[in-house]
Amino acid sequence: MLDPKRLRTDAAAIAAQLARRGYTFDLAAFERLESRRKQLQTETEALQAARNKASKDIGFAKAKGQDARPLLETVEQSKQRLAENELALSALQAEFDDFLARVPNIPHDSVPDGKDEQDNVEIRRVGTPRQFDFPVKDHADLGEALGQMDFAAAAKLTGARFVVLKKDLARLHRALTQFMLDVHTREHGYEELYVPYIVNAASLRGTGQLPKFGEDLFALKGEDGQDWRLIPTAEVPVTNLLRDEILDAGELPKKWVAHTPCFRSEAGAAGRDTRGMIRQHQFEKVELVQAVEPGKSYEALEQLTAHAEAILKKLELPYRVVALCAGDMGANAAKTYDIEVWLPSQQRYREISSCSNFEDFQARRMLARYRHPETKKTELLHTLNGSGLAVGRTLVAVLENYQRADGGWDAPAALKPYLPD
RNA sequence: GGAGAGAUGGCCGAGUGGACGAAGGCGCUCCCCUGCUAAGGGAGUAUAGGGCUUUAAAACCUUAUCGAGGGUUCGAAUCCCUCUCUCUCCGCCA
Repeated sequence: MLDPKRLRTDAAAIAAQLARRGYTFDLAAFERLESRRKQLQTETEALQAARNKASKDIGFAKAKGQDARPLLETVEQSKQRLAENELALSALQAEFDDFLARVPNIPHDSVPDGKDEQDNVEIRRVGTPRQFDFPVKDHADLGEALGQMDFAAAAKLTGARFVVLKKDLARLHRALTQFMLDVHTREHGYEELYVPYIVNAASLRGTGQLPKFGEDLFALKGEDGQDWRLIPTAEVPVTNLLRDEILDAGELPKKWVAHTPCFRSEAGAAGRDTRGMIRQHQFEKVELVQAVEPGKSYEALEQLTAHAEAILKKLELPYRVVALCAGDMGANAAKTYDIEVWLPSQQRYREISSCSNFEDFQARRMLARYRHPETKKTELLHTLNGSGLAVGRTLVAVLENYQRADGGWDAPAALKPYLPD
């Protein structure tokens, strides 16, 4: 959520910045809402103040044994109008909140211009794709030939976009998870968390999956009126730990890592990546989340991205880092780096991590604050997150990049301790 | 699943219709005193909005918030209803 105060004083400039992501800020609608809000709120609060004053006076009068009847009558008269005002105001506020909740974040100045994927800017390339002296197979062919990756079985159990892994591939999946968690906790200073995989609507609003992206989520058929969803990413339960909290400056930066499954309905992705494990309804991810002081979030974004990259470096998988252009970024992000791993079967780099700085956009919505040590005032935190990494896609990358002519695969050296013979 | 108790500020805890954003204590901050990390004295100490002013803030005025939502009332932390969560006992269980 953007700062309503800034929006009021600087709407035109903000609209211009939002235009960079192809978003048209409805200035007229905003100003109409805002002027009605101001008028209605001022009026309502004046009525409330008058009522509160009168009620106190009634109390005084009664305590002194005076006749409170005249006061009662005057209060009675404005009662109806106050009730109408309050009703109108809360309706307007709801409208205003909904409007505001749909406005995306302002792209940082360093974010490249552009309207889609084509305009993203490659920042660096690490590692060299291996030259194969035999025809490469993709991970699905390799896995199925080994009898350890079974899409048909998963389709029987559930449906499309699920997988059953067996034997060494199931173990590789587990080993990758363990490896990632160990690196981030031991070498990068993250605190490991175990969190719920089901969250309520308030949490989804906090991180911005609602109201806009509800169709991507799996909803649970709960009891009466309960609105529970499966998490699409650990970002939701982890970042929401900060909701309605005021941290001490000494607790910062907060650095959390959590391994969770992620559930996405992939609405609108029909026909895309239907083959293999690239795009599933259920996948696992090791997620990095940070909460930092406002002045330090861009430094933190570089670090967090480097932490995710470290996994690929250790696994010796070729990758590149891409700065998303304004038009390709998610609505909550002020700046995003995608990390893309080389997939020999596709002869291209594919996203394996997405690292974003949300600045105070999420923090404002969820009231995630810290106390400034000098001013003693509360200030909004900056939040960041990134995959470190998507486990399923990492497995795909290992399988494809380390494949042998005989259809088997070699384990990356860094993984050997996790895959004893 | 059954029975009962409860939810108040950073923490403990008082408050069953009016001067309560909330006693008291602890903690914390600042000041004073004190010749030595102890003790004492004083002051301050919730959050989020809005108005006004402003470069911005502070100050000032004001609204809302005592688990959440609704209701009764001129007035609700206090009364009523619904929900959520916590605790105790019983049952069941990975």
